[in-house]
Amino acid sequence: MPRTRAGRAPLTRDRVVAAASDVADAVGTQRLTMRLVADRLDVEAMALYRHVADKDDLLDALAERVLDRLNDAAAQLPGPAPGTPWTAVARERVLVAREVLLRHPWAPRLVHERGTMGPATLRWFDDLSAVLFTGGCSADLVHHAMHALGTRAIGYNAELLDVTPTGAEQDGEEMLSAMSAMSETYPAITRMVAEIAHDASTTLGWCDDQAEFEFGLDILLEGIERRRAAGGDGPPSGATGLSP
Amino acid sequence: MPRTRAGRAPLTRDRVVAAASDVADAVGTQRLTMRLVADRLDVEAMALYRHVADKDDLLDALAERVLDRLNDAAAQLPGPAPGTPWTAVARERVLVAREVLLRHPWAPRLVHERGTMGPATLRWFDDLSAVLFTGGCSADLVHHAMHALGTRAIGYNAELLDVTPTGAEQDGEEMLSAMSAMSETYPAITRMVAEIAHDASTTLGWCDDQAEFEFGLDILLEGIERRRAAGGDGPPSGATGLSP
DNA sequence: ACCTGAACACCGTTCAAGT
DNA sequence: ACCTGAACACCGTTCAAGT
Repeated sequence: MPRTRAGRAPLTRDRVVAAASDVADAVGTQRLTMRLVADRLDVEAMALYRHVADKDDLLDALAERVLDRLNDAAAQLPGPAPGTPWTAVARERVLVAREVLLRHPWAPRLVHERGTMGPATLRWFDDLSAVLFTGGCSADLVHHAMHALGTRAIGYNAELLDVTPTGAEQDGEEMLSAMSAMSETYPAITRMVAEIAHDASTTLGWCDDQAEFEFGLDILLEGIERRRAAGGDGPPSGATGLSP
Repeated sequence: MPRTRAGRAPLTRDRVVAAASDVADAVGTQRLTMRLVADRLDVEAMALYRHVADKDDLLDALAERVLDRLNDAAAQLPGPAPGTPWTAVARERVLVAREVLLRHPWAPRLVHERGTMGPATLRWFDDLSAVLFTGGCSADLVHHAMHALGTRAIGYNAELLDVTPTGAEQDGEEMLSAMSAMSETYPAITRMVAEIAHDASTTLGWCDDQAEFEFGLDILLEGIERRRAAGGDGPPSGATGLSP
């Protein structure tokens, strides 16, 4: 590992982002300062600008770094026993994501604020989409579910899947090769997009925010009413006093 | 209306908060600056500190102001036709709240960031709780529903109902009179708290975040699976291709 | 009583200069 | 090539001073 004359390891983008994560752990994302990040690296603030464009870029990178950790955690999950319903598999993935996010109290807010759609985020959504496809969900249903679960699981709120890879031109050739690269890396997302685009009659625009919101809301109301009718309460599956 | 020598209306906390709302509309909450708010009032920044403690206080007040607008909008809703199921009434309330919130693009994030539990927020939750009680939901179910719907409707994420009114002492007398005042102003919330406290056997701590999260998650998964089994998609109630 | 001017300790970011 | 010093245009906030 090369060293500068002063004996410090050389700065890299990764070390800068890691230092930012440490600073956020210590003082929160709100009070994170370029100067504080630099201090942790024994460097002047201006040195950071060689590795990140500006503070926004650094925070985006920090959000992606958190999503990387989610993917690491998901990868270490044991494969589900054969015959496990897809809902149980999806449930575990979301709960693991939440567990990792809560290790950094600042993480949910950061991911929510910056709706970045970087490789780590795409990976997470692709894996979860695959679970639903395997469970027999249609492309449309997977799409709606990603909105509803994505919001709940990782606080993700941006337009899902404005996924034209950065740098890809709009002219045909490049578009095609970009899409075929996408389909190898993110097969479930690609399938979802392709099937919905193919069957455009049921889609009222790509990611209609209002429709997605109502989808999630209606499911919640339906589930609450079902529990009321059953006379129960909720999580503790208690046998409480019936409703007045 | 009294005027200063310079002919301007005198500053009030309300005018300061209103100006902050205008500034936020123009440049967003992120770029809102004490100096910008002051400019809009033709005043120096330091004059604001006579009416708000600091910037944090101003942003809290701004969040409460938005919740006031939600309550105004809810108050103007026509009463539901007799026989309307509670789910439809609740649905409309949540959708109206969202509509108002979206009029100020910065509003959802602000309300989410500052989980204030001021009078306006309490009023909104009390009204929605009343709808569920009227629909026959148990206190426990109302509580869980407030968490699930509150998050979805207004991005509310703080501990619901750390509601000991500010300034109330812990000694018995004052506590009692504070609670009876609460019960007049917020009858549904008071009922919810009282019934849950009374029947403590089913409650595992007041506002167990993890349990509330799983409550909402399970309802979503259940609803998605139900739609898969029905072979449908979601919002457009379309008759698309069945799942693969 | 209410507002202002000047000042303080901080920001993010730039650019020429050092090594 | 990589980092630093000095500087710029901003912040939030204070406090004594004005009217």
